[in-house]
Amino acid sequence: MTADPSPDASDAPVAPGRWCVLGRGAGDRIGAVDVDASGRAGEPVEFTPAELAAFVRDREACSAPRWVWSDTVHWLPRLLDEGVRIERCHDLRLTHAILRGSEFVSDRLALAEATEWSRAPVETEPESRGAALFDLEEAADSARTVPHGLAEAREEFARQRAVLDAVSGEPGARLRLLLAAESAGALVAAEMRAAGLPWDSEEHDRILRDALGPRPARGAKPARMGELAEAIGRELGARNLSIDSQPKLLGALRRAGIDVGSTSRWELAEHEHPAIAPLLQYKKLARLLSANGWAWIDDWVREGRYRPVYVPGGVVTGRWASSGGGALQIPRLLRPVIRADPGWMLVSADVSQLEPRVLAAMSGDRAMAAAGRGRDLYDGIVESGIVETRQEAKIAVLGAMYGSTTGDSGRLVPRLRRSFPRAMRLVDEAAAAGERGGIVTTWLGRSSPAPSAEWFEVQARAQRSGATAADEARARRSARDFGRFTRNFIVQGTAAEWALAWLAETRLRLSRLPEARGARATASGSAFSSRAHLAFFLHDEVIVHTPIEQAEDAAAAVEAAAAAAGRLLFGSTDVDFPLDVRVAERAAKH
DNA sequence: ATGTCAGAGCTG
DNA sequence: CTTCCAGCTCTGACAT
Repeated sequence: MTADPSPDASDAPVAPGRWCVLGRGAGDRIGAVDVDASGRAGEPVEFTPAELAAFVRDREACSAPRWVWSDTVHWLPRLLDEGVRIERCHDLRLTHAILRGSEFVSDRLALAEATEWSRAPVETEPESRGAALFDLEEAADSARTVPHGLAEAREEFARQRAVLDAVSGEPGARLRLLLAAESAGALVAAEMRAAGLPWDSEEHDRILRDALGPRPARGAKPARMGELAEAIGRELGARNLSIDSQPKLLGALRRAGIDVGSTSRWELAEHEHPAIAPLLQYKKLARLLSANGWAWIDDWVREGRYRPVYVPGGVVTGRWASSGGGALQIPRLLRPVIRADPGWMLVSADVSQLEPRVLAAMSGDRAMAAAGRGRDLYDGIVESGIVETRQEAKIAVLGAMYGSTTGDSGRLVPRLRRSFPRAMRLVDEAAAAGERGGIVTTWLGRSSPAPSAEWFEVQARAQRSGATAADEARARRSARDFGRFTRNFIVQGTAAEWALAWLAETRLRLSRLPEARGARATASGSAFSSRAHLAFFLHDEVIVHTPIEQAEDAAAAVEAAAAAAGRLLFGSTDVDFPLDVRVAERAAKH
C-alpha cells in the first residue's frame, strides 16, 4: 500500500465536500467516509441500504461531493429509481482501467497487481428476461465484478491517488480530466438507460409492414420475403432454394453461371443477372427482420421506451460499446421511430468531421484548422486546391486516419501530407510506433494495448535465420496491421475524449435548467420526467429529450457544451467543432 | 445437445 | 488485388 487514507497525526476535522467514498460495510450495511484534498479520511458512517437514497440526497444538497464508488452500474440505478440524481462521481473500475494502461503513469505495476479491479462490466439481458435475472445477478456478482466493499474501495482509491499524485504537470492535468470525463460518462450511460429512449413502436411496426408485409406467425417468413425468394429461385432455376443458407445459395448462384466467391452485397452487385436485384432486396429485408424486426420490439421496448445497455469504455479506444439490443447499430431507416412524448421535443445534434478536427487540434496543424474553421472541413480542403471534389477530400482524410495505401484513398493521401505536414506526421508516427510493437497514447492519456504474444512471435520468426519469404511477408503484414490500429487509435481515442467532455458538459448544463412546469414525460422515471435529459449518444451525436418550453435552452446547452469541450481539452485552439443541431418531434434519418 | 466460429450487414 | 479503423448481433455451419 503506497498511501493510507485513514486519519494521520493531525486531528483537524475532515470537511465534507471533496470526496465521499461509498461501499458495503459490515453485514448488510452500507458505509460512507469523507476524504479531503490531502487524502485524509473522516469518521465513517453506516446506514442500511434502505437509507442510502436519503443519505446521498442530503449530501448532494449540502456539499455535492464527488462520490467514489466501485462501479456506477452497481450503485446508480437504485438511486435513480428513487429519484436521486448526483452531480459527479469517480468510478473506480473505469479509472483503474485507464490508469493501469496509461503511459503517463509511471507506477502502473501497483495497479496491475490489484487484479480484482480489472473486471469487465456485467452484461445485461433484454427487459423481458430482466425480472428473473435480478436475483441471479447478486449470486454471480462476486466472481465477475469488482469488489463493492467500503474497505476495498478506500484501498483502491488511495492507490489511484498515490499513482496519480506522481504524475505532474500537463499530463497530470489531462489524466485528471480524463478520469472525470470517463466517470461522468458512466453517469450519463446509467441515466440514459433509466430515462430510456422514447420509441414509437407503432411507427416501427408501420415501417416493418411497409417493407415486409404483415407480421407473420412465429417462425414463418414474411410475405414480401416469400415472394422475393420465389422470384430468386425461378431466376436461378433452383426451386425450393433455401436462401438463408450461405453454401446452398452460393452453389445455386454458381450453377446459374454467376461466378462469385461469396454472397456479399458488393460482390453480387458486380454481376448482371435477373436474380441479383431480388436477391439484394431479399438480403436487405432479412437483415431488417432479424436485427430490428418484431421480435426486437418485443424484447427491447416497454411502455414507449427503448432502454439500451451502454458500456462506457467498452472499446479499447475509449469509445462506448453497447450490449444487448444493438443500441449503436440502429439503422438510419428507423431513426424516425425515435419520437418525443406529447408536449416534448427532441434536440438532435452531431459534430461535423469530429475526428479530423481533433487531429488538427492535437497536432497543432494550423493549415488544417484553417481549412475547417467556420465551414465544412472537406469543402475547405477543396477550396485550398488540394483536391478537386468534396468526395475526394473525404476519402483522402479518412485514408490518412485509417492508413489506406491502395486505391483512390492511397493515391490522395500524399497530397494531404504536403498540405498538412504536422497532422500527417502525428498519425504517421503513431503508425510507425505500432509497426515496431509499441504503444501510443491519446491527448488525455489513454494508451493503446500492446500487441499480443502471437504478434511478437510472428515478428521474431521472420528474424530467425531459417525464415521463409512467407514468414517475412506475414510479419510485415501483421506489423502494418498493428500500425494502422495505433494510427487510428490516437485519433479515434481523442475524439472519444472530446465527445465525453461534450456529453459531461451537456449533462451538467441540462441538470441546471429549472424544472419544467408543463407536460410530464410518460415513462422516463421520476428523475427525468419533468426536465430535459440526454436520451441517446452515438460517438459524435446526441439526442436530448426535452419539454417544449425548454427546447431552446436545451439546444443552447448542447451548443455551449461543445464549445466548452474544445476549451477543456485543447485550451485556446484555432480549431472549432461546429454542430448540426435540429429541434423536432422525431429524430431525422439524416 | 451444447458451444464456438465465420459470414454478413448495420453504426460512426 | 483483397479498401481501411472501431464495434454488435444474428444466422447457419461445424466441432465437441
